[in-house]
Amino acid sequence: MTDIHEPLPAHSATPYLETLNESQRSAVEQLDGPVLVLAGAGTGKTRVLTTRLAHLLMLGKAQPWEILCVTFTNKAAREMRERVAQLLGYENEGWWVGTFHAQGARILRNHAEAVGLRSTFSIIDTDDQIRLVKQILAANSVDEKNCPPRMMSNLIQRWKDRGLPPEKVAGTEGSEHADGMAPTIYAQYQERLSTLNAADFGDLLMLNLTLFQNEPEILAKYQKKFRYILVDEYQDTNVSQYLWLRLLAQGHSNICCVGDDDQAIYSWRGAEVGNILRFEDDFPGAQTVRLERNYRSTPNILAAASGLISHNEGRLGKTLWTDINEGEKVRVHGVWDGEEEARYIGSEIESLHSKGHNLNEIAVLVRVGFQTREFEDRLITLALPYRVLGGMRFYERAEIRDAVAYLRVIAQPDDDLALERIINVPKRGIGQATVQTMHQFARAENISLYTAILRLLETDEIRAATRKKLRGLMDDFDRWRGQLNTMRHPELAETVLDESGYTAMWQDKARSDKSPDAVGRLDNLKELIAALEDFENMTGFLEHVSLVMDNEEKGDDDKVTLMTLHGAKGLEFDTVFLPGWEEGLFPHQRALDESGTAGLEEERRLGYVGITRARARSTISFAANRRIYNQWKSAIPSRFIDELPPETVSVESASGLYGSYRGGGRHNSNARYDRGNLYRDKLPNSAFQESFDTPSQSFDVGERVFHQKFGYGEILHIDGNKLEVAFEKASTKKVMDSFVEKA
DNA sequence: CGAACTGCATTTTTT
DNA sequence: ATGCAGTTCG
Repeated sequence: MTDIHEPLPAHSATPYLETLNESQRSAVEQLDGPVLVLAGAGTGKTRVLTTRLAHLLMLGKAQPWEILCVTFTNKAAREMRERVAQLLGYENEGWWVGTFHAQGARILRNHAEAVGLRSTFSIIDTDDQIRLVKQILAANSVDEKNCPPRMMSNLIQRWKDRGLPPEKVAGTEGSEHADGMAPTIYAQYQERLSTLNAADFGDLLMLNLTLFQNEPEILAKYQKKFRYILVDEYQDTNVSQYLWLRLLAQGHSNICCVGDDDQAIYSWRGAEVGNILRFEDDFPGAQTVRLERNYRSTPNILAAASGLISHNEGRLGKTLWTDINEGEKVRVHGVWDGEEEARYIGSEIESLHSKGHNLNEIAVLVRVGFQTREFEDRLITLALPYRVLGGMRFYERAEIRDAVAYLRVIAQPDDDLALERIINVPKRGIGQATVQTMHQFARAENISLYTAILRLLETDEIRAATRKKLRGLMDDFDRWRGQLNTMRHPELAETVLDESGYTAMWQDKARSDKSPDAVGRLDNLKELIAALEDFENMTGFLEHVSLVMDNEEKGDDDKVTLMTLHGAKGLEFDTVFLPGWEEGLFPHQRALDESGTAGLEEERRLGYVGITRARARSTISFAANRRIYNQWKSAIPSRFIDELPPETVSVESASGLYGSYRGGGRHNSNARYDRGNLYRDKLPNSAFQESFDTPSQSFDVGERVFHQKFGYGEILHIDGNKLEVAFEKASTKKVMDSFVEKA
């Protein structure tokens, strides 16, 4: 027990409460019953959450293992642990602070049998999921053109996000895919996972729901156990996570959710803003605490962001304020094209740098990943160091995935997906045909691939040469598996990579020729071996790579940060540049096309997130012309620029650009979202004014149109701004009206 | 089995 | 344009 940490009397032991403001303090001290903390950007959300957790422990309201604290990212979980440890003055092992998925996995490992798994189940990632779905589609002779594996996998994931197992999806949205086979595919996918003793990310939560439903006494145990529940970023929860929390909270009803409806930017991956909007209905007797005092930004930045977000409907509503003194206005800067924009931002950064500003305190936040390229080019020219955040993560690299696959097959022989990944990597003469045979056999006998191979080796189904290679590989695996208990796991990993020829494969590529990245890949493998040292054993390590996919960057060198707006949530910088505020790019056309007003509002929240990242300076820019996929398009400024309160911004445009731009008031409704084409084909250097506020083209059924790519065709059907066109030289396709013109 | 070719898509990202 | 993936040929 924690006798040595016997809580001190509250009045003398809670100095951390003294430094909180009134609302923060009430959020921390309302320990019992459901509490929703609406925490605006920069209002000390994390501080409240960590202090509350420390406070619970300090008052002795609960033991560490009686508090469930969930976050979305490992980074947030780590930060939480560290900060609580700092407040308390000691670390806690074995408490329940972690991601939804990690907690789900933890519970599931204890009760795996109840949902058709063994406790050693492996956790597969998106890549494995897609490959599995692909196999199942093939087995059902579903045309991949008609139903891409990626899309089916996504659909399944969406169902899981909503807590829907296969038997409940009939008739729901999406079940008509694959000629109505989608629910069948999903069911088979789940069966297959069970056979493989594997779970995907969605299962980690959904199977918890199944578990709780089927075994009420297990649910009751956890309901009793978790006296207090704390949830971070509640606006990002999906239905499955919501249901999970609601079940667990039914025990003590002490659930505290922290979030900000204005920062909900993940609906596209299943998050339901509705969860936070409905909190008071879902948890009767809920108290709501608003954190509105902002400690981060200047009044102009706050007012600009607030003005923007006020155009959204269905908000819970908050009014951020600060007592920081007036600072600079938010700058809105118009330029001729993307290149000029990069030059402008580059020189601004250069000037700040020369005035002694730290590059770590400067960020360029873009809407889509490829936008960073222009800025990279420019910063290289200016010799300003930068880092691009949110690229490919360590674990996603092919060589890391391969290496991990070897380890997975050793620790978990029935992990078919891992085995399949590396069975012919490096090339060892086991081709597609052989794999096909093994698959068929495994499927027919309902056994794993590994077992199937062992059985096939006893027959002469596979031709002798291949059989020999295969035998060799299986013997290797047997041997390595034997060494699991005799050899330290980092050494074993090294042995495996060497003896399998995997290391040699990259060494060859490094030596021979055109694989300039081979050396880097070898380094990555070394890093992987080194990372193994941090874990007790192989199993622990494998759990880590499945769940904790960090992209840790040593932040000690002074660099400008380039990243997407999504990636910037939760971060802050002195100076923030927000380029590309043009209709079609931001708000992104696709968000508008696919989700209409809801999509527009989410884009607007993204803008809100972007502006509020800045402490002192925020600069929005837009270009009149932009090259997209090597085609010049003219653009008009984002409607979001018009929505910024004029008194909070200072507009500076290159001479004559957008001469009619008045900084606000041009339009003020959401009605423009479906206007269609926002980037118009155009030659470089042609006058851009002509496309300014050009009314959208209207088409009629039967009309002849021209499309850049498909040529001439006739309109068959019109659905909003989506046209169904029978092309003369291509098949009938659905296209956006913005991509065709009257012929 | 591997190399060349062709066609196609190209928002956002965590676990 | 470009890159990637899937397919087809040698």
